[in-house]
Amino acid sequence: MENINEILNLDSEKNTSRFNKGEILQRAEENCSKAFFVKKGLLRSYTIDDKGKEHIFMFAPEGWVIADIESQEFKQPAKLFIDCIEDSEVIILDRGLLHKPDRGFDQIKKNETLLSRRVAVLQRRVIMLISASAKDRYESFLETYPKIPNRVPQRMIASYLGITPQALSTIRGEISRKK
Amino acid sequence: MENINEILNLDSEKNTSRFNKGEILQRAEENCSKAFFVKKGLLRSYTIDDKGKEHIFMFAPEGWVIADIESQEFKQPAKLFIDCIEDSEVIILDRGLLHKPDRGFDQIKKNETLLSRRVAVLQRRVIMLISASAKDRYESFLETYPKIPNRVPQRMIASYLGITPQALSTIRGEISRKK
DNA sequence: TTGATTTGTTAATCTACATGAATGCATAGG
DNA sequence: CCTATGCATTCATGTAGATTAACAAATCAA
Repeated sequence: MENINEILNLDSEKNTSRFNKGEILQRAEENCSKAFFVKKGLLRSYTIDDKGKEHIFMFAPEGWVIADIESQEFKQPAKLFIDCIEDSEVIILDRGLLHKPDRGFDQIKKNETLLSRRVAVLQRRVIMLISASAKDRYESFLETYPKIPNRVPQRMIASYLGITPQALSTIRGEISRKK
Repeated sequence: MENINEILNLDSEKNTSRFNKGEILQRAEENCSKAFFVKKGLLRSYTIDDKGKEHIFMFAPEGWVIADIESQEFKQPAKLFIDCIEDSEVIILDRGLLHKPDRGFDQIKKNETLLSRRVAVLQRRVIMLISASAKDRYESFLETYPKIPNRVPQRMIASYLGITPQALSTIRGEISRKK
């Protein structure tokens, strides 16, 4: 999505916020969870389990929207943290903004498409998680998001795949040895 | 969702089809993948991997819509099979029907809500898959869908959780022994 | 620059879950 | 009715990936 105005009426310049690498835009347990449109940079969302381990739910590069949809939909306190992997420019979309009554027909339709696509991506991810080995999931990740690996550390990719950094390192070793 | 007319204009009675337990409504590799609204009964969607093993993506009881959204969105041949776990009454929604231009404002909005909720559910599932043990995933499944276990065989729940029937049987043994 | 912290890699060990096989039960079909 | 097929359970064994630890390279802070 090149232009945020396709789904929202707003002054893009005026609403843009800047954040530095490492800054946290949303913490778990916060209520009133927001959505973030990424104009520039790279964000991620993740949970932290009881053992203090991070699990990355998604990466959001330029043009993506990132949010804790579960907590929004079920009106629960957020379960996801959201922070910056790179210095980023972001439009903060609060609930009011997202469901403004003056949204046009086309904007709602555009949002419908966006949501469908998100469902499609998640469907694929779930199927990979229940049916494929760590190695297959990694290779599929590289195909689907070829630009992400250059921008994020291995350990985050491992976290996204649901394995440890060590396991990913071993897998990468095997792959490169084979070629 | 009690009433399909909330998202679609159509004569519900006229469009209802009946299927028996075990009947397959959609096969992988078919293109022109459809969506199915379940009026009565229980459907499931699943993939079959290279080793011939089934992996259940979702169950759809009364009031749910089930489809291969990935293949619809990316216009690829279906990856999911859809069949009946019980005798069922179903409204078949083809692509034309779902995106009819005469959909009203409210209907699109309703569909938007439906999609958001689906994203929320999938978000939760992904997080469980990358961060929780099989036992935790099973217990979370029981809480989230307390009525499903009475209607489907254990092996299908195992498949949904991404584990083998044997592993699920062991987990169930442990749980009941503890109480 | 220097020391300190983070990152990726490798290796040894451990464990959750898979695989394969045997058994008892239920259900379905002839 | 009997037999066949599918389902759940249990057990023995195998394995993918977790854990722990050690080390080198890169990055960061002072």
